[in-house]
Amino acid sequence: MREAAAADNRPYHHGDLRRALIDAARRLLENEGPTALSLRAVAREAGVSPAAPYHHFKDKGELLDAVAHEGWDLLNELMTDARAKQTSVRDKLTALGVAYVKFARDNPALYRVMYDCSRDKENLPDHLHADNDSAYCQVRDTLVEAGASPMDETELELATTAAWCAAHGLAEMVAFKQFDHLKVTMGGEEAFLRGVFEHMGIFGHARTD
Amino acid sequence: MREAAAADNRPYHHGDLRRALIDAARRLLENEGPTALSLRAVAREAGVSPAAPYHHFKDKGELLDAVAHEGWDLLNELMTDARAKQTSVRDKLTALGVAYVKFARDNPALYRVMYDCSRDKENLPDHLHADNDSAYCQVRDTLVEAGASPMDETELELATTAAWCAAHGLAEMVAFKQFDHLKVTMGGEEAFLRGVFEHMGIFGHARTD
DNA sequence: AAGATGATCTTTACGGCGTCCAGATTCAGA
DNA sequence: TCTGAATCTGGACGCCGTAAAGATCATCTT
Repeated sequence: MREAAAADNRPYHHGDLRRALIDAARRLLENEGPTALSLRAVAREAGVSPAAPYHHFKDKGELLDAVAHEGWDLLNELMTDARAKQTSVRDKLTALGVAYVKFARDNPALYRVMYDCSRDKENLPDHLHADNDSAYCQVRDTLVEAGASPMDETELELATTAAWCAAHGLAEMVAFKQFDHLKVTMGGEEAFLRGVFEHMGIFGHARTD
Repeated sequence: MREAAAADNRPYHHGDLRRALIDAARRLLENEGPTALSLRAVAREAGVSPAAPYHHFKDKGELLDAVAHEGWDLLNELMTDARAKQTSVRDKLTALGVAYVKFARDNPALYRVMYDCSRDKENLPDHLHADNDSAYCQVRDTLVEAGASPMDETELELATTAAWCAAHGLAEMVAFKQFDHLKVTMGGEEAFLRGVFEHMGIFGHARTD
């Protein structure tokens, strides 16, 4: 009875404002774009005063951190699913890459927040390397699975980094530019993405040749 | 005598405010970071009123466009030099990639402005494809030079896109995260960059195998 | 040479932003 | 039931981007 929040008459305090604020932020991000994502607008969307969020987040950045975290969680799920649907290692790698890029294409503003949040910090968020089902770890583990040549730790990290960078570069381009002509010429987005990844020789090639 | 602007007594109007504003913006970007880059701060830095810039730029975005354009020019020069220093095609490609990433590392805020400016627009700036010495065209032409297999137009564009994305992804990571441990383990930044590019199989491999 | 014209710059103002602070409201535990 | 802590509101401050109106100055016309 505490979630869904009754909704007819405004409750005593709010119920779960923290949750409501994150949702409001994601809604604004989707519908109005990143420039519309002000702390005041989020409060407005959630139906509270402009200062209310400060009882749940230290500042605007901390709200965005929370939004970004949910973005990573969503991405991890999508990549887990994509990987699970494939049997061969090569297909797994391709599927991971394609899923990553498609996530960025479908959620460009969210994708940007995910990286902007860690921009000021010294590194990407910890959970990327800590959680077993994180996007990073999935790529790394699949590369281990591929393991044509027995990689040492450094080589593995290097390969994962390379794959990550390649996917990130393509994701940014696809999310914010159109390669419509190329997509059309190549017979659809899927073919285009696979084509680029093949040239990159890392998703779907995995240095097995 | 019109540049350097006399400097002792403030001139009648200003001399060349447009130039001064762009320089002030780049100075702020370097010294104070991207968050400090407000139109008012730029005007302050240039010693004029907050509304003065509006006689030279339609809005803040147009100033940033000008800053971004100079960023692309600088990048083009660096890549031209890097390419000219090499003889073999393979070395040229590697040098192009390394120069690109190092530019982003040395000018992270500027690099970001270059992409942010075109983020709202439908495509990357026109001069990237129009100017012969643009970064894009240099990569493309070097790939043509490599031309082991005779590429058709689509294949060439795909290969250039792949290389571009790969470099961009690595550039963003290097510009805003540290791979210090990897750099150290691999014996320096240069080796690290080459290592990643080799895994990407596009700069320095060029599908010649 | 004198005056008009238009470009450039300043002043002032408006609304929106992130954030802080003082008070009001409500919850939870003694 | 009383008290203290958590939550929310209203108002304020200084910043931002931008617009409009007035001042200043270069240049062009006559």
